[in-house]
Amino acid sequence: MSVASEQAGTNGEQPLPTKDLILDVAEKRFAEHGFAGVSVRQIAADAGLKNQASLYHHFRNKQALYEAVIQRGMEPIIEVIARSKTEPAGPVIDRLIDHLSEKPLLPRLIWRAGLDESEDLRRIVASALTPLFQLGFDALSRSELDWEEEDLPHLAFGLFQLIFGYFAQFSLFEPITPIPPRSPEALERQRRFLKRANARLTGRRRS
Amino acid sequence: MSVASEQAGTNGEQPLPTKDLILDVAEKRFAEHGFAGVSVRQIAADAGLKNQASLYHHFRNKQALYEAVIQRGMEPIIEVIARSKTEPAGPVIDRLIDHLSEKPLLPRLIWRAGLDESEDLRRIVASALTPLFQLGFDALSRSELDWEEEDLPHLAFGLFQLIFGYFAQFSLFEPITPIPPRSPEALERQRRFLKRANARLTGRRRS
Amino acid sequence: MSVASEQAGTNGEQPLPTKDLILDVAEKRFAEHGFAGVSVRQIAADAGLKNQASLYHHFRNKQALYEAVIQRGMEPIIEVIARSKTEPAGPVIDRLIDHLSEKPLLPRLIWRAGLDESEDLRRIVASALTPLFQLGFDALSRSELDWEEEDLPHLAFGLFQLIFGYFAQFSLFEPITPIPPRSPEALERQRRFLKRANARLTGRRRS
Amino acid sequence: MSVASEQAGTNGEQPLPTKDLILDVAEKRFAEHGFAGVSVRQIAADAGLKNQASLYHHFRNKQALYEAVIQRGMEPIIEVIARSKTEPAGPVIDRLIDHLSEKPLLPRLIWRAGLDESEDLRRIVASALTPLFQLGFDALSRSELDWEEEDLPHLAFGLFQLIFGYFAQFSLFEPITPIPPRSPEALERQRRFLKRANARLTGRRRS
DNA sequence: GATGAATGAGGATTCATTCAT
DNA sequence: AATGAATGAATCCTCATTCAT
Repeated sequence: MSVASEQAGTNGEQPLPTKDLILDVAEKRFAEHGFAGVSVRQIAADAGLKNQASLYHHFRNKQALYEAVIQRGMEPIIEVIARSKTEPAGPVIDRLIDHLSEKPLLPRLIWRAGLDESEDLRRIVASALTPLFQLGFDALSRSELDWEEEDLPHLAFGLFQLIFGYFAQFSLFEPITPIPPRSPEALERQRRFLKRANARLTGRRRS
Repeated sequence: MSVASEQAGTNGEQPLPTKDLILDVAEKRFAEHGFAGVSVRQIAADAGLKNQASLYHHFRNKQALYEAVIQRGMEPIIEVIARSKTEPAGPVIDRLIDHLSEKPLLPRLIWRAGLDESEDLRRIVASALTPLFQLGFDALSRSELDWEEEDLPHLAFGLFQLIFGYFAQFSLFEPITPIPPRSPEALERQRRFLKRANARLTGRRRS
Repeated sequence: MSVASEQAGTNGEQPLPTKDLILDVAEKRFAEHGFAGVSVRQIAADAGLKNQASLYHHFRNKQALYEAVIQRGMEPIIEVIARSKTEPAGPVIDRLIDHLSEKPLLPRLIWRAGLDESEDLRRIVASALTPLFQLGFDALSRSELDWEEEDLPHLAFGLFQLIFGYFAQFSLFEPITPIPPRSPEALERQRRFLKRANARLTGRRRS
Repeated sequence: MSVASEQAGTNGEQPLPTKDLILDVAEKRFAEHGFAGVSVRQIAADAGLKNQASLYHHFRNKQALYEAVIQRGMEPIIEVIARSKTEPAGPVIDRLIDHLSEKPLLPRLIWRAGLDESEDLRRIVASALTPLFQLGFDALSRSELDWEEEDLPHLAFGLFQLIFGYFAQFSLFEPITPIPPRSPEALERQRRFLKRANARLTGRRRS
């Protein structure tokens, strides 16, 4: 069943504008199968369009659609972080986890884009990620760490890997955990783990 | 230029058997562009085959080739870890980094496969990764950590993310580091970072 | 030369819709060479399409096209028989021969499909033929024959073989007849033969 | 399982020479799916050959194999008829039915070949069928029929259709008969039907 | 007699995209 | 804003056949 009809059923509100509908289903597909693994036909069908041509009314081409998906996905993340300029890491991580576990497609999208050799696509993600790293940097710099200056990028990138990696690749986690990695309980554990890991990695060591 | 001719030129040794040649170029392509992003035609051409049909003499189909690539790639990694059963983490990490920086395609292959929704592909990777996690588990269990039992899978998976993530996604790292992430110097920094991170994450805390 | 241009040339009427055009040329090809013996490319070219892809706009795949061809071909035959519910056999045979000699592709199509081991294809033909046999049955049952009840299916099938077989396999007939089996004269003889054969097979015997 | 191993298992006798083995499996495949519907690879595999190339040691090419299959298949039929030069039709029909129901692939092979557009293939069958028709002719001519001279080819061809058609296309017969068309019982009925039909078609009419 | 390897041609089908309506 | 039709290029894969071993 197409997402279009599905959505029409679930809520009585006016249906999403076609463009957003397309973005939604495209986000899902791209996150699952990557840019090359999804066909425009598939997306159009999922969006309830009877014809692929209709999609081109909203997006110049497949790549433009992909870019739009990523752009739209990155925004709230950046916002989450931006809102927590001066906060300590704990609550920020909490909020990030909240967001990522509600929008589980996003980390995979970013992960994939980071792997893509295509200059263009990578650039989009990179530019979207830069502010995120900047915020991380600032936070790390404010706290007096006993890491050397030159280690900070590695540390920031490592934290990024830890936080996003779980959500992006939980399928690899599945075989080694007793409980489903996306269950509320597992998420709670991961949340706790991340906080402790963060504390250990960024914390001041004993004098 | 095809890899075949390239290799024939560079070393005077007898050329690789066709099958290995195909595996080599396939590994490269799959790591770069993912399963869906590579065409059999492309791989065959890279391998110096005049025709795609020849490839099918060695591999039943594209997926079988992909599986073979991953299987072959995972083996040395598992070996690296297996050889260091009772060693402390430091040297193992060192050796892993050595291997990963020499075979930079591998982490990306694994990363990609972990993202794939395709049951089959993911299963392959998962089964290849399980022994790796097992080894990590054993190591973590031997050392008396002040993590709780239930945190151990998350910790093991986190370390995996930290170690492999850098190599898999260094392109995302590029915009935030002053030196190229694959330069020897950057690798040295990452090596040092990982050791310290490992020490902090798995080390005993002060009483 | 493509049928498309051919037709455009011969009559000034508006050209057939593409779909029907495809059906026409496919009917011809399938009848001549069988399902496996015809390529979609060939059919598309014959239909004047510049590309095979266009064909897939009208038919889901090769088999769907084949099914459509058979379905379309069976209809008039069934109609011919249906219209002659209560008539004696003679005129019906006449009309059948008229139709079959005007549409000589059809018997071969049916013949071929009856030979195919492919479950699907055979089912299509079988289901299309059933009403035809039913009509034959009814006719045979009405006349008081001195065949036993259990012989009737064999008799009906035999008549079917006699009538359709000539048109389907006249090429086998060629070496043993002095005149070309599709010449009007030969058709006339076959018509006469069939009527007499029918009379002898279904007729009441002398007391 | 390949026919090769199968046969090795069933009887302790020395296995068929490869060439005959190939002919056997080819006969089966060609009868089922026609010339175009069978691949050399398939036949080679069925014959237990590990490689298609081996087949070319025995037959110049696919068509030569097909011709050999048909030639080999026609021989015993012609023999059956030849042995009964002066006999009445009844026993001959019996013997034909016996042969055809033991070798059910043959009628289908012939039926298919009769449909083939390929000049070469059809010629083979036609030339193999000619003596059969000749025998039929002779028989018909000996008996004083009240058919006209010019009807005789049509009559002979009709009898051919009746006899072979049942075996070639029993799958079309399936939906309209209460018992499986290849069951001994159905064969018995068909045998009886054919004899009666033959009697009626070729018998002298009332004076 | 048999086989592993290779290959050019072609198999069906899907790709992203365009255009007229 | 949407759609039916069309299309060139590409997809994976199989075809029959050959050759050296």
